[in-house]
Amino acid sequence: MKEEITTILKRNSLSVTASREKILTLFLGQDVALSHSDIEKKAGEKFDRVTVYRTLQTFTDKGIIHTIPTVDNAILYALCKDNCTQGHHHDQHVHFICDKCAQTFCLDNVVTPDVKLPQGYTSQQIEVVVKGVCKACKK
Amino acid sequence: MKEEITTILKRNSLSVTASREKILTLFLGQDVALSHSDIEKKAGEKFDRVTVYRTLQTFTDKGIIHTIPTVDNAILYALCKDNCTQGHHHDQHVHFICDKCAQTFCLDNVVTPDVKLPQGYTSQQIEVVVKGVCKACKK
DNA sequence: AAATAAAAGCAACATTGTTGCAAAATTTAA
DNA sequence: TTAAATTTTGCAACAATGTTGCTTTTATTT
Repeated sequence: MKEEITTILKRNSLSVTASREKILTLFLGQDVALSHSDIEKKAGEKFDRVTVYRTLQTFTDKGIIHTIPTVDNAILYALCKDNCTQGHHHDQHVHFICDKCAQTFCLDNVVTPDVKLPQGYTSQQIEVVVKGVCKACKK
Repeated sequence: MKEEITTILKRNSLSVTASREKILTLFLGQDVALSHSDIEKKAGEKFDRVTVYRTLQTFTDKGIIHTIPTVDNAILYALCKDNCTQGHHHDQHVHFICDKCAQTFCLDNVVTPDVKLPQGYTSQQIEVVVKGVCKACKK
């Protein structure tokens, strides 16, 4: 994993630092979207709050992670599995929030549906967030 | 309009107060979604910040307005045009964010599309936010 | 190994959101 | 219509979240 992380950072012309390694590890270790405070709790004891903010910003700018909007005003972050490039995300997948476990997942295999807009509107990007019960909680 | 506002408040068993009237007026006066800070700027000189928070919360609880998630961590609020009831929103429309004028609209006539989820996932609610260029800005 | 460049940490601050409580306004009931 | 009851407001204090400038530390380049 250590190598994978180095590769990702190098590919994006980022220097390899302890905080970046740690935060990337968190994302690679599971498939749930994380909030800033999640990350701060899991990595923040070793790193300054500001560093976490700046790292997440950098990763987002580079297209390593993407943000997911939520109704409760907490941005979530998740790995970009598609090959996003700097300044140009093209994640076209649906996000899923489980009402039971409160976790958010990227459904990488579910492509965002097309939406027919009224005359005069042009669509650039479509964000779909589905709420419900996830696979693990349904059982 | 004053009567309309009173009707809305009474129907939801809310007392008719100056701040509620003012904030409802803002929503009824146009069709763009508003952020907390928009509202604070437009109504906040007369009312305390806390009152604005509490009023928006009350309106949301009662189903008078609904929230729209955004990627930049600012909840937007917009009137429920469907007949939402307390504790049970059923807005099924698409939201549209214009990249040029940065305004957010409810496309009341565009129903959220169905999304086919993987085995094991149950859908409860689908939120669709489309980004692009709006009617007014396209010209 | 030294010079250069980049990132981290710190402090201070700005914004945003929350809570308890007393004062004021609204509604209810006499 | 007025008094009592209820609800809402405003204030203060606080907590959480996010931002900026600058110095020190760390990583990269030569």
